[in-house]
Amino acid sequence: MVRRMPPLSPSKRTGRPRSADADRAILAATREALAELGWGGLTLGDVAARAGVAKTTLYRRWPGKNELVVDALAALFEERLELPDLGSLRADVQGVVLRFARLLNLPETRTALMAVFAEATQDEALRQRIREAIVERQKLLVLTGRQRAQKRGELPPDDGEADPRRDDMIFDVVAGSVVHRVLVSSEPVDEEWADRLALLLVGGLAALS
Amino acid sequence: MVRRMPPLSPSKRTGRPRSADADRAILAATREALAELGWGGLTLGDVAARAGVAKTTLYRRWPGKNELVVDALAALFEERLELPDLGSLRADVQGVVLRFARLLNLPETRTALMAVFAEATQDEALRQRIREAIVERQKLLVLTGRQRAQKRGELPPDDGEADPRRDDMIFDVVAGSVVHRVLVSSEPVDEEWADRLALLLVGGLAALS
Amino acid sequence: MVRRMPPLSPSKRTGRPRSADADRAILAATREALAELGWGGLTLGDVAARAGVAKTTLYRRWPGKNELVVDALAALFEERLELPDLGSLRADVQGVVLRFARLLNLPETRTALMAVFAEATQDEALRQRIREAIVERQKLLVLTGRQRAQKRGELPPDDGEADPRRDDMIFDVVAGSVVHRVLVSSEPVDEEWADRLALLLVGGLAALS
Amino acid sequence: MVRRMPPLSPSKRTGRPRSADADRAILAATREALAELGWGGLTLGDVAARAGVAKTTLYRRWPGKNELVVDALAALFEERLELPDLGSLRADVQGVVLRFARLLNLPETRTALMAVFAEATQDEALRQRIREAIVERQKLLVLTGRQRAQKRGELPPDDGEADPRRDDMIFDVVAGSVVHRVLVSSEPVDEEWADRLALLLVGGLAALS
DNA sequence: CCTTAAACGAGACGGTACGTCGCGTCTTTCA
DNA sequence: TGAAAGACGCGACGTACCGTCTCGTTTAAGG
Repeated sequence: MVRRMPPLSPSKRTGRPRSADADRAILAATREALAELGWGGLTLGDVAARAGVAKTTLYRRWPGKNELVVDALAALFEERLELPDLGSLRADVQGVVLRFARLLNLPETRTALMAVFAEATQDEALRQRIREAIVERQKLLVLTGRQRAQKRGELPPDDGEADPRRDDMIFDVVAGSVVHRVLVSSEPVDEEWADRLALLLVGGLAALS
Repeated sequence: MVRRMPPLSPSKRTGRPRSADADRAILAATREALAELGWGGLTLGDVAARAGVAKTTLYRRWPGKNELVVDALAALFEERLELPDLGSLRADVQGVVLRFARLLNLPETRTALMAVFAEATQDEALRQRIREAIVERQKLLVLTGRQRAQKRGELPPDDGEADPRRDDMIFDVVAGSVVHRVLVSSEPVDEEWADRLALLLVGGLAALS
Repeated sequence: MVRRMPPLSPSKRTGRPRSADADRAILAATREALAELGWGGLTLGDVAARAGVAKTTLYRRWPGKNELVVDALAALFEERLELPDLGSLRADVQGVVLRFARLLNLPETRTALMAVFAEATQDEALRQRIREAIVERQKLLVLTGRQRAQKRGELPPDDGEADPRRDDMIFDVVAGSVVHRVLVSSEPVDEEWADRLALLLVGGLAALS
Repeated sequence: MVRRMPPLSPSKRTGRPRSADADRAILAATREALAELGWGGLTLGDVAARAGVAKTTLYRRWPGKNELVVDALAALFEERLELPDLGSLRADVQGVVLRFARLLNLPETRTALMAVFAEATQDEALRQRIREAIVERQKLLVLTGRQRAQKRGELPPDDGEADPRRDDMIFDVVAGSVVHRVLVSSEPVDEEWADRLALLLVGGLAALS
C-alpha cells in the first residue's frame, strides 16, 4: 500500500485521529464506482457519497483522483497476485499470466489501469507511486519465478550476481504482452494462449543465455 | 486515416465546401497541444484557438476529443512506421522495435497513446477506430516480417494457410513489451535492449514451431 | 441602473449576444430569494436555479453577490421613489419619509440594504456602485424638494449658488433617521412620526439659515 | 457587557473553571481581525488562532460570529461613549456627535457595526443583544443630554412625565445621521458639520414643542 | 494529596457554497 | 451557407469555513 498524505506534522499525537473506517470505505467505494462507471465517469464527489464521507475527508487523505485510484488498485494487486509453485518454469509462467489476465479483466482494473499509466506519463510523483504500489509487486514475481527455475535446474545459476536487465526485460515482456492482449487487442487470455506465451518465453530464455 | 464525420447529407453539393486547410491545421494543433500539455491538459477550445478555427468547426468534423486525438496519432503512425529489409529476422525485429520505441518517445505519443487505449476500454466505437487507424497498421508489419523470414528460410513455410494466432501473439508481445518498457517502466529502448528482445523472440519462435 | 460587467471587448459586434431575458430573470430571482431567505441565506447557485439560468451565466454578468444585489435593489429604488408635490415643504418631507420607509419595509430591502452598506465599507468599487445606483437617486429628491420650497417662498432663495453642504446634510439626516428607525430601532414609521420628523427638519432649517 | 453562554449547569462548582484570559484574548483578537480583514473576511478559525485558543473554546462561550462581534463592539462602546457637560445643549450635541463619529471611524467599527445591524434584521435574539449592548447605552446619552438641557432651562420642563417618543426620535436622528454620513456617504464628520447638525436639532426641537 | 470532572489544544469530521473550468450546443454576424 | 465569435446549460472541480466530534492533556476544587 502506498503512503497517502500524512497528517501534516509527521507523527504528532494530538487531535482527533483519522478514521480508519473512512479509509476502507473510500477505497471500497472507489473500486465500486470504477467498476460501475469507469475511469472517465468516476467522480470524487460520487466516491465520497458512496463511502458516506464528506469530500473534504477524501481530499485530506489523497491529493486527487489519480492517487486515490492507484491506492484502490494497489489493494487488488496485493491480494490477487501470488505465484504458487506449479512444478516447472513453463507452468509457473502460464500460471502467472492467467492470474494477471484475470486481474486485468475485473471491470475496475480494465478501465483504470491504463488510465493511471496514461496520467503517469506526465507526472513523476504518480509514476513513483505506481511503481511502489503495483509494478514492484509484479517484478517480485519474476524474481521468484526465476530463482525457482534456477533451483530446479531449468535455468543456469547466476555466476556471481543476478542480471537485473534480464529480469526487467522478462517483466516488461510478460506484463506488456498480457496488458496489450487484454486491453488493446481485447482478445481473451485462455489457458492455451498463456501456455504458448510461456513456451515462447522459455524457448527464448534458452536462446538468451 | 480514420473516417471522420461525413458532411451530413452525403452527396449534397451546395453551400460552401469544408476547408481542407482547417483539417490540417486542427490536426497539427492537436499534436502541438498534446506535446505541450499532455492528454489531460488538452482542451478542444485550446486546439481550436491554436488552429485559428472556431470550436464549431472542430465539432463539425470530429465527435470529440478521443476521436480527434486518434486521428492525430494515426497520421504519425502512418508516416513513421515502415519496415526496411535489414537482412535477417533478428535485425528486422530489432529495427521495428527501435522505430516503434522512437515513435513512443515523441511527447505527443507518450501522453496520448495510453490515454486513448484507456478511453477505448469503455467505448467500442473508439476501439474500432483505434484498430483501423493504429493497430492494424502495426500488425501488418508482423505479417510482412514473418513472410520475409519465411522467404529467407528462417521460419518454416506455412503448410496450407498461415496461423493468425501466431502472428497475433507476436504482435501483442512486441507491441506490449515496447509500450510497457517505455511508458510504464520508463526505461530507454536502446539498440542493445532491442536486440535482446529480438533474440528472445527469434529463439522463442523456434520453440513454438 | 448600474453598468455590469461588459463583454470583455467593449463593443464588438460578433458572437451570440447576451440574453436580456436572462438579465431580467436573474434580477427578479434575486429579489425573490432575498425576500424569502434574506441576505445571509441568499446563494448565487440558488438565484441561478430560480432564474432558470446556469451559474456561469450569472458570473459572466456580475462579479459577485454584492454587485448583483445592488443592481437588484437599484431597480426597486428606481421605480419606487418619486416626490409628488404635496403643497408644502413639511408635507413633501413627510411624503418622502413615508415612501422611503415603505421601501425599507419590503422584505428584500430590509435584509439587503444594510448588508450591502456593510460590505461597501471595505470595497471602494462597491461603494461607488451603490452611490450611482441608489444614493444619488435619493439625493436628487432632496434637491427637488428644496428647489420647490424655494419657489414657494418657504426657504430663502440661494444668493448666487446653492450650498451643497446643506443639501448633503439634509440628505444624511433624512435617510439616516429613517434607516435607523426602521432597521435598527425597528419601530414603525407612521404618518405621525413622519410628520414630526418633517416638523423637526423644517424648524431646524430655519435655524440653519 | 452582554451575557454569554453560561456553563451548562448553572451552579455546579466542580471541574476546571473557564479561563478569563481566554475571554479577553478572544475579544481582542476579534477586534484585531475585524480591523484587519473586515466583517466578511473575519473567520472564527482565524480569531481562535490569533487568540491562541482552540475553536472549541470559542464556541463554548459564544454561539456564533454575530454574537461574538457584538460583544467585541460592546466593549468599545462602553469605554468610548460618555457625555461631558460642555455648557450648552448645542455644544453637548456637537460633542456627542464628534465622539460617536470618531468611534465609527475605527476600522473595527466601520466594518462591523453595519454588518451586525444587517444580520439583526433577520434575527430577533441578535437584535435584543445589540439593543442591550449598544443601543441602550447610546439612548442613555440622549436622556442625559435632554435632562441637562431642561435643568439649564434650554428646553421646557416635562409636565408630569417625559415623552419617550421625543427622545427616541432624537436618538434615531442623531445616530442615524452620523452613521449615514460616515458609513454611507463616507464624508468626514468634522467640528463644523457636527455643529451644524447640532444647530439643526436645537432649532428643530424648539419647533417640536 | 488525590480524585474527579470540566475546560482545554488539536485536528478530523459531515456539510454547504464558493468561483472556475471545460464540455458540447446554440445563436448571432460576417464573408 | 459555412465559418468566427462567443453566450449558454451543465456538471465536476478543489477550496474555504462552518459548527460538531473525538482524542489526550491540564487544572482547579472538594473529598
